[in-house]
Amino acid sequence: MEIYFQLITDSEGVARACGEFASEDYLGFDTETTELDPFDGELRLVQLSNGKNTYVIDIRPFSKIGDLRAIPELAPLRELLFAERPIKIAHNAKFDAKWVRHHLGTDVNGIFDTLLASQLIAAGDQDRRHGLAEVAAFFLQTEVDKTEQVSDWGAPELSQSQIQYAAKDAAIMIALRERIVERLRQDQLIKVAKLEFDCVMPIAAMELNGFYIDQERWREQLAKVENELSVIALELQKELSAGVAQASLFGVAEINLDSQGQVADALRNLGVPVPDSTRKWQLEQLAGDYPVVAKLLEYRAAAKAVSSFGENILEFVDRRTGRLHPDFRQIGAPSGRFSCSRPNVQQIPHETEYRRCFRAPDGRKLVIADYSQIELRILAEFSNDENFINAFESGADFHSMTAAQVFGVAMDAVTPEQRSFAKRLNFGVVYGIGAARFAMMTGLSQTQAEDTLRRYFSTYRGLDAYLRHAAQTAVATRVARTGSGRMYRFRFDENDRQSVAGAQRNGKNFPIQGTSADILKRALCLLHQRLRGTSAMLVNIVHDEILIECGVAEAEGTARILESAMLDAGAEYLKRVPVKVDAHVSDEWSK
DNA sequence: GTGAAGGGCCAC
DNA sequence: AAACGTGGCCCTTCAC
Repeated sequence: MEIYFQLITDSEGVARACGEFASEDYLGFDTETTELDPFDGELRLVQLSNGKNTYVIDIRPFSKIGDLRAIPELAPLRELLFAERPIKIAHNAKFDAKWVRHHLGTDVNGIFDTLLASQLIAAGDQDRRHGLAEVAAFFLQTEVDKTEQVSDWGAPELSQSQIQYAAKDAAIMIALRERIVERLRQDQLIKVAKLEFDCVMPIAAMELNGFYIDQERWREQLAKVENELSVIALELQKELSAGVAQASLFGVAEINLDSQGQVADALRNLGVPVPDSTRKWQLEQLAGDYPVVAKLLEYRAAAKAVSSFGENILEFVDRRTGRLHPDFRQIGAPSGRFSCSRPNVQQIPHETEYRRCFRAPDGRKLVIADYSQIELRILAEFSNDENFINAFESGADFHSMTAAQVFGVAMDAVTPEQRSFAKRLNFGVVYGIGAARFAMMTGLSQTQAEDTLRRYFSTYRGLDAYLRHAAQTAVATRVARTGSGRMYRFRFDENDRQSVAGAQRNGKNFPIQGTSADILKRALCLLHQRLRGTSAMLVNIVHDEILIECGVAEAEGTARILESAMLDAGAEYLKRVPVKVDAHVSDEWSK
């Protein structure tokens, strides 16, 4: 493809390019940077293209004038990027948005992200890759040469080849979007695509904001657990070694306590009937009869805490900001849930000792809000089950309410055990639980479990019908959808009972989990709009929970904005069932 | 030495 | 695969 491009190095060029492009509907947009982390490197190039002309703006000359975020010479560029129109088409726009926000001091609005779109179209196909080269090959049957991607973008003079590569990546976006939009339309993914695109900037901002961790508190907690661990390890080592036959003159062979093989052998030598695996739930059954097993569980918990929630988390604290800046993958799961890594701040243990380490810096506050029972409310809405909906409308304790309905007793006569059954049933039903598993987790016999499940589903006939229908539809159409239209394509072998059963469970779970993700994403978008111009900043999201950090004076107001954004988002997807959000202001993540 | 696979376990 | 869904991270084991 022949492309026409111009390198721009001065303010007249910026004004001319941005002036010319301001009236376009769509622009290809890309950046080249000297590093991957915006806190490390330099934003070298910003490329804009209408498909015919491409402007490659060298940012370096402007950094000599003054602060890139303030100099008037770049105002036209900032305005173009900030405007909702033209739409900026980028591949993995989060990357470019972070660099622009950090270095040019403006949000990028009006985003079309070809990576997210490609993921939506792939609809859960894990084999598909979504790099620009793969996406261009898939939608345009065009080869994109990415060799210059890792070239030296810090060189004083960029080569003609580098500039051409930079221009091409932006230019290709126009055609790519056209083809992708066709597919999004065919697959009825326009609404969910818009939802995803509107989340890019909030997430980019959140990653730049970072999440504050009190390193001192964390180390104190770590020291405590490390102490515990060394004591338990010693005791456990001694107890396990007692059963080892091959004691030698030099003492007993050390057992690697982290090796499930060695531990299982040692336990068997002690006469413990260890089943095929040494997983927690299996060991828990044995812990009552065998103190050594209880000790092993203690060891496992402490070892996990030290290895997964120890010093390694602190290694991710940025030396310049003093905060964690995790990577959030916007479509981390096919259901639309986020995933998070380096570090994963979505899996911090719920215990106060850990959560309290994530606090507001001095002079600030955390505003924390989460959806109450959002997945069950979605299930109630989708199934249109009168009893289930009534339970929510009554506003009473939901699990007690279902216990009362399922066991046919008055609300105030529900025993703690009945409530516990109802609670586990309510959670399990979202995942498509079966009687065997329910029996296992409650200690009921298979028949009792079957009986309880039957009673549950005859109380909630609508729920039963909906879940059956969802499972059937998944198998018959091989497609499931969420409230926003997000799609999952099932790939199963109809002759393989296991894989059919898997599709049935996913058919039940995907729309629920996915709609929950839809609602959270909608809330993020509303929130970003409503918090603009305040000191409040998004710092973490955990599936049904949003954390914001802000100034003390703004905390109460922020809490109200957060709560209403989440409620409004929920109400867009749930028409019959009330949405409930619990919001509070706190110094720490823990209440 | 390095990487993949699998067990195990944290979150929602 | 505990016949309950979605992730990421740590560890050992095993193959190259």
